[in-house]
Amino acid sequence: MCFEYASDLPRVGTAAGSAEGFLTRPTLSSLLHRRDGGNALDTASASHAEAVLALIPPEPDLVAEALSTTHLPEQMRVRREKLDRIRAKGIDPYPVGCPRTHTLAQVVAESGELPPDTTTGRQVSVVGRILLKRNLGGLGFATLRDGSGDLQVMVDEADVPAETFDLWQHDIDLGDQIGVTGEVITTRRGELSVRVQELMLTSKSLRPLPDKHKGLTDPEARIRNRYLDLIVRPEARDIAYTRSTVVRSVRDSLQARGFFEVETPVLQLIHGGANARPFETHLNAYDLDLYLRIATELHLKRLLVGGMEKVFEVGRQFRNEGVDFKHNPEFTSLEVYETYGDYHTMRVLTQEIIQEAAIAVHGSPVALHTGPDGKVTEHDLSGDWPVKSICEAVSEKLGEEITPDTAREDLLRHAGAIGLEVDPDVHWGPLLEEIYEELCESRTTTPVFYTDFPKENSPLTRQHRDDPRLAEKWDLVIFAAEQGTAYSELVDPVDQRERLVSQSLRAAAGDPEAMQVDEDFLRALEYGMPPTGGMGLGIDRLVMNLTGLSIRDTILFPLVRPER
RNA sequence: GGGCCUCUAGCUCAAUUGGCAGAGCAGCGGACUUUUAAUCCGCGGGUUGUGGGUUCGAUCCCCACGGGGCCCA
Repeated sequence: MCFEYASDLPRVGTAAGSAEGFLTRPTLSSLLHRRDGGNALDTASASHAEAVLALIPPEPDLVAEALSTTHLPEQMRVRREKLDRIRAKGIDPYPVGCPRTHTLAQVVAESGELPPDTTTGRQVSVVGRILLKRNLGGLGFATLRDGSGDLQVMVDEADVPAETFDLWQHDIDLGDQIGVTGEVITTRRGELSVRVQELMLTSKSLRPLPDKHKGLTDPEARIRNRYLDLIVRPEARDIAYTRSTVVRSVRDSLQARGFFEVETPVLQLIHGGANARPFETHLNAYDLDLYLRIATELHLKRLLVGGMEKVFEVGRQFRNEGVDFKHNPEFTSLEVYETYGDYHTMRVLTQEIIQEAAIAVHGSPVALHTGPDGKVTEHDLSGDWPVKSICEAVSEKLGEEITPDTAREDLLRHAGAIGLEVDPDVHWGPLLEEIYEELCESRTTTPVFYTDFPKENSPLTRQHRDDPRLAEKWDLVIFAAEQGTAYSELVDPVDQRERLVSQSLRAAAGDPEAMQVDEDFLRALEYGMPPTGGMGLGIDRLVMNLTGLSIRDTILFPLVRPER
């Protein structure tokens, strides 16, 4: 229960008690008939009660207040008045439907190139929103937009009943949804148009559209009013469709290779599958605290134990961490598992999935990237992408050989030399990863697979077949950011238990990102999980990397702080 | 978390040194039968993000808070 001031507390309490049915409001008659041992004062008389009642202001009609237009900006008041006027004429401003034979793009496509002043004799019924309106006496033009594109309609006073023309001139505004039936023609200037014979208002807009040339420029306004952004900025729709294309392509790529899409729980008892801070929630029915998932990994692995050999999930993950232009608290990931695969097979698969998504979006395997100067550049994604172990990659950048045998103290010296401020007690593995992030990840543009990370930081990864200090893991880096990661999965249940317990000790010591011991998951592993390759890939980041857009553009409704 | 910038009409933006808060689009009324951001004439529209302070006077200067953006960590 929320209340603004402590002084509100009695009122809040009374209201709550009343709402819950604990308090009943005394009625007038119950008050009048309350005789306390005949000691009622004169003021209990009916006439006095009436006089008192008359002083109490009537309860405001909340519904009427909500519908009142007096507080609205002028342009909204005008439109509400038009709405009343339209209804008074017997026209329903929100009819149940409207005939439609063509989308606007279909009309354009079917018409082809026509010379000016053509009459085609083709009748169409189209619908759309009015974006621009130009009236010239008895002749009016409007630019209509539907989901497929734009088309001009022309209303000639001579072609329509007087009431229709009056409606068109005075009651139909920019932003209104209309439907028209008429002949496809071209104007004297050669513009393809529908010459209106019948006109129908299909949904009255009660708010004005943004500036018809500039639309919304404020990035915040675009996000908070995404529907407006979508109406006035075709590019905003293109982005939404592009994202859809990427997701469909990813699914198609996997399904074509025999993978099955599955869905696993978002609400989880145990926090695991990745190192990230989770959201916490509560199930009332069992009085149970739950987490929103941060990864799908542990449930998908249960499916592998169960014998489902090639599975993937595209789904929303939730991480209770920073929010900025690269991070949204909820994001979409892909996780893929293939039994008897390993991190090499996952690497080939990942490269193909991304190349196919790029082709689906751009027609060729390229990625777009927006530089700090705002310039968009195209980058080739074709062929096999470089594969480098992180020791090799770091060695190259340092000009000095680094191997798993390199002493921690030497790494510390290198870290200092490149200006990294690190905890002097940091372990070898995390230290190497920090140097790698600084020197390699942040300087990578076109895709590189960095492989063979220190084992320490990868509690769900099989140790390297050639070196027990390393893990069979790669990170795919594109434009200085991690696009995906994959492992030869750890299937040894005893080793896995050891690593999860040590994770849980970190959690107990206060690390909010460390995993908990998932007994049910370990039990599944103890039945024997086949050797498996697994991969995770950020869908939002993939859309960003292919299009050069920010995360706030690629997610339709990124989280924004509430306004006040 | 730190620094810088920003918030003015429905939208996009102005406002000189602190001196009557303006324009374009949108809106309303009018003219106009081939426009393309139509054009022309006229009219209305403001809690300058919120709260304080300085001042005769604050959109402007100062402080705090809130939203957003950019850079850094």
